[in-house]
Amino acid sequence: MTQPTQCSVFRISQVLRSGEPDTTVIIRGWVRTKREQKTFTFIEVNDGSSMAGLQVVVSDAIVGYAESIKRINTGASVEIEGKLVPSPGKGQRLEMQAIALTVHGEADPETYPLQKKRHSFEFLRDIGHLRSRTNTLSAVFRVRNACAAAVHQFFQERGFLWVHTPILTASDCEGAGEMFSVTRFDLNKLPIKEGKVDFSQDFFGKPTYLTVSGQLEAEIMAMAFSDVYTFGPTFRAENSNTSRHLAEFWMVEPEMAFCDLKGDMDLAESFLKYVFKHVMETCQEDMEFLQQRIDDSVLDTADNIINSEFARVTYTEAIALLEKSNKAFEYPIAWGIDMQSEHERWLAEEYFKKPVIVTNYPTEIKAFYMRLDDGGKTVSAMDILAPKIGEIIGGSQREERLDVLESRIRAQGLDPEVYWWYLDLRRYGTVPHAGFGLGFERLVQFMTGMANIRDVIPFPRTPMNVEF
RNA sequence: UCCUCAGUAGCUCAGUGGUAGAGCGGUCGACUGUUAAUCGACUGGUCGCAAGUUCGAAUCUUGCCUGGGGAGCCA
Repeated sequence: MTQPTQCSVFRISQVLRSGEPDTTVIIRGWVRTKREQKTFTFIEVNDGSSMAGLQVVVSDAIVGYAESIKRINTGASVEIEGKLVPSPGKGQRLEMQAIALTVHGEADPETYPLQKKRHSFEFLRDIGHLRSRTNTLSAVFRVRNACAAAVHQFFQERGFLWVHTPILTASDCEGAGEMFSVTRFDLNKLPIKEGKVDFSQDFFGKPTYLTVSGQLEAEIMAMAFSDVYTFGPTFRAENSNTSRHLAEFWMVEPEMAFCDLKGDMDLAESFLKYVFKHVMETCQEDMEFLQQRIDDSVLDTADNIINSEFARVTYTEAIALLEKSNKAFEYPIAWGIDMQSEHERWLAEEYFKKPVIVTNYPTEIKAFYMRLDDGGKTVSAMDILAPKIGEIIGGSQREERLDVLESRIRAQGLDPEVYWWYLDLRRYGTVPHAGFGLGFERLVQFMTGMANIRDVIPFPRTPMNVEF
């Protein structure tokens, strides 16, 4: 505690960690439980700074006791000045003896939806404005915060430049998915010209969308700053109804000039190790709670990521392993297929039992910008497959040769004109370069063991859901 | 978008053609350095919506809506 002799405001995590008996402090937060006794009342106050709350003992000797206690119920907001004392009860080192108590806002127990017991995540999604006050969601969001901090720390330590790629875009980046349109048109009065919507009258003069990836712009910046990364929201208008998809999600996309596929894989692996390590160091209490209440493999998973080397196989080797597995897959195995969830899960969960990096995929099933391998049958792509959640990272060495890139754009039925600036990067000072994309929510999901991706982002956007 | 399961009290669920139930919550009381406190009483319903079958529907049929799980698409 920095100011033990002065009465001042502290976060509850500070009080619990380093509070000293006989000091007087002020805490502020929301009441989790109230237990009335004959001549005093226990209340547990949580301010979001930690899993544990502070137990406050309110004696009936304090001014306005009866009225205050009546107004204090689960969910009420309070500010309490009190003296820290060693706790005679079990479960906490310190507790607070209240001296003065202010109730900022009541929470009518007849209508407040959060009870002291466990709720289903489905129900909590219906009260998205209140669910962050629960143990599990607050633990998840603290872990999410730690992950975000670790992302920046990892790249900043390595001299990467954080680039803010645009959210509004006119390019559709390899057709990575259905895009949300952005317009200033009144949709009930669309200007029509020759039977089609006349986008020349719209804000940007052409069809515009929410970005699905910052990769192409990241490549632009990598051609000036060598190592860059993006970390921001991306959007997919896919009608995906799964526990692993969101319409709005955050992506981390590093892009490195003078880098090949091996460098890309090495960076991705050390990146994941770094983030897991950081979370284990800074959110120990939250991770232990998640281990206990959500998924009892969370700590093993983290240990596994941090301490073991990821498996690495080529696509061709992976297909051979699947063929030899003698497992009855729903989708048949053959060289050239786009691996299905069941195949990826078998590799990561049953065969390797840890993350596995699969490289050099068939050219036909990958995007045009991935670098063609010698022979042309495969490209220098890599996916990292994690147990339970599948693909967590997808990356590649980019095609830096102008002629090859142009022919690949044409081969996929795309118009090179549209990519004029992307091609210019190969005309002027092209270099081998590589990068990857990571779905941030999937990382948090993997880390926390949460079954549904909607519960690792504060305000999930999914088909038919934009409340809150 | 497809397959599948579900929707009944504030929450979690039981009820499968004949008077709408339990636990938890909430309220009141008792008891108690408690910590998902405990004990007792009380409280609580448009059975997702609409139509149909039937003497009678929470229950059977059809359509729609919403949610879960799986698949596809992908990160």
